[in-house]
Amino acid sequence: MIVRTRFAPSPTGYLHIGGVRTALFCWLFARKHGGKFILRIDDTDQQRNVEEAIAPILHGLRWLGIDWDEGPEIGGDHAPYYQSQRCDKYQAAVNKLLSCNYAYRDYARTEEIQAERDAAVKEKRTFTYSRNWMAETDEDIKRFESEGRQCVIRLKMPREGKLIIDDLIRGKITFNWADEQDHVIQRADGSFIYHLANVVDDEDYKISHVIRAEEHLSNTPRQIFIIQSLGYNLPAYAHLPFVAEPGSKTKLSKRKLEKYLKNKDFAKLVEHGKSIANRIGLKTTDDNFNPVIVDFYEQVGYLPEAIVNYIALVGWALDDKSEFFLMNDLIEKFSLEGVTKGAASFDPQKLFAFEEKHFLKLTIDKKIKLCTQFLEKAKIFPSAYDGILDKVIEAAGDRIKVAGDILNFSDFFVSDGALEFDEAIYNKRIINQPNSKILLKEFYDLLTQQDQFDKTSLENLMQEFIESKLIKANDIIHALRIAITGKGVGLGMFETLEILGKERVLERIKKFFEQH
RNA sequence: GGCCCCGUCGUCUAGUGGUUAGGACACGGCCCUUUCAAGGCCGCGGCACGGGUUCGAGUCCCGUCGGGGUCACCA
Repeated sequence: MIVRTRFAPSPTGYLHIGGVRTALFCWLFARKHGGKFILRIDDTDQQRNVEEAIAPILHGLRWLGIDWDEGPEIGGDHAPYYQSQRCDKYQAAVNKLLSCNYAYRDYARTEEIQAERDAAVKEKRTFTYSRNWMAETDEDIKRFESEGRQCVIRLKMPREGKLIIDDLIRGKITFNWADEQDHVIQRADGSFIYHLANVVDDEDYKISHVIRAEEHLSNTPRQIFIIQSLGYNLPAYAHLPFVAEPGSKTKLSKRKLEKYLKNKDFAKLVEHGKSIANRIGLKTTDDNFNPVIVDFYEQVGYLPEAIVNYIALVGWALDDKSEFFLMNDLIEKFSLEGVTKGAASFDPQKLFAFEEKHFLKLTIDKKIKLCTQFLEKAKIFPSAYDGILDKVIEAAGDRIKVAGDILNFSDFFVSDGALEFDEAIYNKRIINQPNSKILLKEFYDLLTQQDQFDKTSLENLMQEFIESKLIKANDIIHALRIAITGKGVGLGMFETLEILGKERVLERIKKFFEQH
């Protein structure tokens, strides 16, 4: 069998983290089995600009390295890949269903159906439509229409027997046909409902494995009914557990940002992102800046491979020890057997840990490239300070976990009189340490005479200084750090001095004394 | 409420009848230390509950409880 999987987002304007997880699993399964991965746009009820709304979705998938063999922008043998352009096929399917008596015209008014539904709820039983307004003959149609009624097309579902779905992840699942409803497949305005379109497309595209989130499990029976009625091939099903909220089992949702912000770890992720966003002049609204949306990560400089690695592990595991995976490892190792059944909650801390690991593995050239992009977005141009960016990155080591973190070290790339000083730390280390300025001045004098400006020589110089003054390194280093970086935290002191170089260090200390 | 799914440390998970229940993230402590990171070492912490089956159950069966999904002329 040729494996063909598909991911079918609706044009919402953003790529949900749970959505990519589904896309990734579909993609991995196809790649692993040498099959095809198809992207289809579920825009049966198009009320907005579809192209505009799918752009972020396509972009996000590409950013993560999830490419499609057929679909929007690239076409394919089964084009078009937009449901809105396939109505003739859906109409043909509906006609066939109607002619075989697997579907019927229904003239019930919304209130009439609702009344029956309410009654069922009240009696605590499964709702079953009376079919009182089902039109089976031309006379029925004439009669209902003379009453000013409009019709929808409903499935004529079986009312007895069982359906057993063999799910690749969950095993056998039994449904009673009697619990199913006569679902609408074509609306009064002639447009088609997802379930019908979905089944027709899957058949047309020759989808072999329907891999989708668990929320679709309960509407699988009606889809199978359509498949069987139309004589289509039954695809294999695999219902994935969904990605849940941090610390909960409820489905993760874009709209609950405010709630998630109460989670300390989630809030931290957002805060960290915002600090980067602010420095690159990115406006952060809840709509565009939300860790539930994949775009968030690209904006602040996360690595796509880290995101992929993390989400692959939300609901899938290879064994009891492997956790670090690159895309190619995943293709090789992925299997539906490794997919777990229970909902897996989104863990911001673990995601961040993967980012850290992946960033650390990057070559210096790659880091330079990524960090440069963020400096430039912040209107900082490292090229003005020739050759120090690589030294800063090297010295920063694990301190840079996300490309945007380079902005924590932007003080290396501003002119020597333009440092911003952290007031709190200034008060703590300078104002409250009266001796610090005197010591700093003395050390400054020593530096002016220091020719060897490498970190080892400087460390020796410092050592001699503190021994001669009978002080501790603490007594001078903090003041020195503030004078030359404006901050209380940063790289190793002597590395900082070496990278800045004698001229800039002296200039900065001089300016510091002038300004303070 | 009906139907369906799920239930191992806080979180992600390994586990397919015999394990001192393993790992990762997080957390706590110690070491290192000029700040912040990182690193090293140690530690905390779990089979939802109750019945069976079995010599033996996290693992199989039943029930209970808990969580979730779904019940649209949304996808």
